[in-house]
Amino acid sequence: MGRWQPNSRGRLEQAALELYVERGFAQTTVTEIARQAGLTERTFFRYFADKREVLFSGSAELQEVLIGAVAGAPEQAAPIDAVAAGLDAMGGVLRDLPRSRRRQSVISANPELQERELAKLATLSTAVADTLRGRGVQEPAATLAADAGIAVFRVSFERWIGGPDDGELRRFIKDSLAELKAVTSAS
Amino acid sequence: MGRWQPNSRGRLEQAALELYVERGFAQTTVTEIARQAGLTERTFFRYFADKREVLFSGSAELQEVLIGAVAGAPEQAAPIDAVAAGLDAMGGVLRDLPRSRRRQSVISANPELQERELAKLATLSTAVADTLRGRGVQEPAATLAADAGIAVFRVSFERWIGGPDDGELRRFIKDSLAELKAVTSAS
DNA sequence: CCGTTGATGTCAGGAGCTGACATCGCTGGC
DNA sequence: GCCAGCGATGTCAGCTCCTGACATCAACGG
Repeated sequence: MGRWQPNSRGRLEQAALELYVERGFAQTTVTEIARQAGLTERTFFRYFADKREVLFSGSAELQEVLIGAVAGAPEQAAPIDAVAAGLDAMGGVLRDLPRSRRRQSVISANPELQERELAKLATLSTAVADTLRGRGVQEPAATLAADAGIAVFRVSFERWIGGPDDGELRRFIKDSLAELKAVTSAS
Repeated sequence: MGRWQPNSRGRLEQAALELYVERGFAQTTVTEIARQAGLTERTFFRYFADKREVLFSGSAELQEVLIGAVAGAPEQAAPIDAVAAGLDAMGGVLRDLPRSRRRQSVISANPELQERELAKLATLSTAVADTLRGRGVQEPAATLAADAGIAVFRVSFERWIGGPDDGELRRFIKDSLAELKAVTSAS
């Protein structure tokens, strides 16, 4: 056994989510989170850039899955279809509906956290646009297709969270994508 | 003459923009801004919720113009065309290219400000979606059309900022919207 | 066996932000 | 004209977020 308990980062994440759910984001201090994880405030800030970031550690992995699928789409696939492949892959990763619901309830209750979530989604969008350009898609088509794709994800995620307990995110994504195409092709 | 100089809010906004441009957002303290405006830090926080908000006071007005035009679009217009009308109206309001460039240079240099900007754009998107629903558009079409519209605005604004000194935002919006339709109707 | 490394702790301090209360010209009723 | 209340601002204390500098000490490698 080492000098310290293992997995400090994970303990901090769990402690933070528990306390945020229990008493709210604003009413929880970083000192309390660290204390609950058996660490100090200073160590918290060595793992996370700020008090919000602790809720978004999974976004890096999600991004890898997303752009991996976009990059791996058939070479002749249209931009929007490559994006669709990426979204579908994300839908395959996000399977823990109860956890997503708890996390989202915390975020929905706090504007600062909503800002950070928007920033994360924007990062995803930028990464997708970069990947599309790597496939030869020109601007501004790459950015527009990426942004539209992220919009589809947001809508789908929300419907998944608010849907039945046995709902599958991938299905909502499929439906919303069809809606997007219908909407933008109008007129 | 009153007990105090008039237009405290405006003086704070101007002082903040000047200092942010001059020495950067992070290197400017609220106390310095207030001092430059002939006020105290406490008064700054009476006018603005936080240090970032002082750069976004115009967004409320912009939102009114946007949703006013969306609501005023011909009754039989498709959702995406109502959104297009709103974007065009915004393009008519944003005419001061040099000022937009200075402001945007500050925002681009600071992640915290980019987060706030994303939040403001998200607010616009939500307002547009609400207005579309008021026109009888169902979900998720309303949200998707609104999000796609905001994506078009972002792309257009960026191209306007980076374009020639005599560029007109409205023209970039027109072009980007056409691109969006082309991209999403593919496959 | 010892020097280095790396995760953590300790401490001091600046800056953002808030609540409570004070100040004092201005305004309206009398 | 006088006075009471209002409202914009100031003053002050204090919490929390976040950072830099330095200390600690088990584990690891030579």
